[in-house]
Amino acid sequence: MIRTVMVVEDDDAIRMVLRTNLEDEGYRVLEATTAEQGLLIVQDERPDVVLVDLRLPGIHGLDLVRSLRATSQVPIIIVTAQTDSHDVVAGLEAGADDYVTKPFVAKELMARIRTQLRRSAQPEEGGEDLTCGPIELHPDTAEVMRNGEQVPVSRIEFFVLAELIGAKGRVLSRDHLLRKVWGYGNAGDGRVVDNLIYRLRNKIEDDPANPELLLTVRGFGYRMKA
Amino acid sequence: MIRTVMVVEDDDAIRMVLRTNLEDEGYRVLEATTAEQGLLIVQDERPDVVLVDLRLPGIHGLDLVRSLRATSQVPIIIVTAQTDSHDVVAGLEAGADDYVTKPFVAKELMARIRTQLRRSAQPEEGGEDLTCGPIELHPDTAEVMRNGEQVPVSRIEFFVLAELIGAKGRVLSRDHLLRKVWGYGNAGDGRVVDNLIYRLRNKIEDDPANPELLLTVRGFGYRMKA
DNA sequence: GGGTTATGTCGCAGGAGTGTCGCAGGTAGG
DNA sequence: CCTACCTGCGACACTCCTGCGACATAACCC
Repeated sequence: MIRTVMVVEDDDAIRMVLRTNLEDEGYRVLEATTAEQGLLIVQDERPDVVLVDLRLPGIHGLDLVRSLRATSQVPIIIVTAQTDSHDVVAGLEAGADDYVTKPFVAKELMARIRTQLRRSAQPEEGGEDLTCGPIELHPDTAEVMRNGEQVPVSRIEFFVLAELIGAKGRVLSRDHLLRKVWGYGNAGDGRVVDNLIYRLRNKIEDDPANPELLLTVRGFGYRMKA
Repeated sequence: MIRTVMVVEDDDAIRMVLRTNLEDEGYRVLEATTAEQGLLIVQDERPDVVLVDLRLPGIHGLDLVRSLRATSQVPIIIVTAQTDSHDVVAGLEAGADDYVTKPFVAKELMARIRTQLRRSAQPEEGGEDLTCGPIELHPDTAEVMRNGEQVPVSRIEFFVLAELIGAKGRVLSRDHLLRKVWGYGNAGDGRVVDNLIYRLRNKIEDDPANPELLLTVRGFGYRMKA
């Protein structure tokens, strides 16, 4: 079943990134740049999830949340700049179900959307098996195990690893990872990925200089051992 | 995967802007200034999307749309001045998939292109069998196998091989390979291709001096054994 | 056979792609 | 306020790729 996600966000760049990521995940995407427009479209289209930016021109996102909640059970996720964090509490009280702060990790947002969808509907095909050789990922606890022992990894490291393992051995380009995990269009600097891979290897490989799990495919990107 | 966008537009300035934007997005770009030229190139190169200006010298863009649609499923996006807006309806009826009006916002156009690509991306040519005798290509992992053993090939070598095997035994000219793989217009010298073929043969042939898989067709180019 | 063109062969030098590591600003948590 | 960690960035080293040129060889034409 195709799920629909509504994005209410006035920043073109961010909306674009969200759209791309959401469509990559197989969602239908609706967009609005103002609260008024958003409200209309929600009533008209009945999306399965709504993402709301708090900083909107005109009516504040907070009021949009209230209006939505007054008429609908649709799950609402607030997307907000850190500086608005004091509004988040108000947002949740107004009826939002979750929130993420900008700059957000795209993968994480996708996960939260899935969570909301799961809660509001019948069981999706859920937690796939994120395992690769001695490495084991637990999405619920954000923990990485290696031969049964816990390996401390950071947030971004976790999502990169999840993306790679989820790809089941396929090569993922730096650009792909940037968009999927960091949420960049393609901006900035590709070496960020290399660096992160280097750090990941130091944590999960026996001999990081001769990786056996997290492999380089020169000219293409990285992939996990099949 | 590198996608190819064809631009049929006679205005040099606009074409330049489009090319720059498209290349920034990672697309390979083909250009034509007339409908006739466009039709030929489309048939030869099989781009993934075609942008068509309605106001073309000679044959009208509308006719180009019809001709294209008659022979191909390629997504067509009409790029048109506002004053042509009455033609847009005709364009869509003629088989175009979308349109943007000049002056357009480059970002929007890019988004529309992505949408079209996504929609046409279903047949997933990655699934197609890239095999030729003992040689086997795995697009997922960017690996080449020979009799089940992995052969290390570079990025360009991989794409050339993929192009040749995809051609299923048909001859491909040096020029064709240059444009398809290297992305050159037609520039410079074909010996680059010869060199690459030589190197490929050393990797995949039993006796590189007497090739049995990657054959020379003197005066035309190269082809794989059927 | 001789001349001419097309292709094969191979080494080289510059450059692109990647690994490695330290630094500094930022963030979270105490 | 302090500390530890995360994270992006830049610098350097190193490997491998790749375009090029030069010559050798093979195919073609007369």
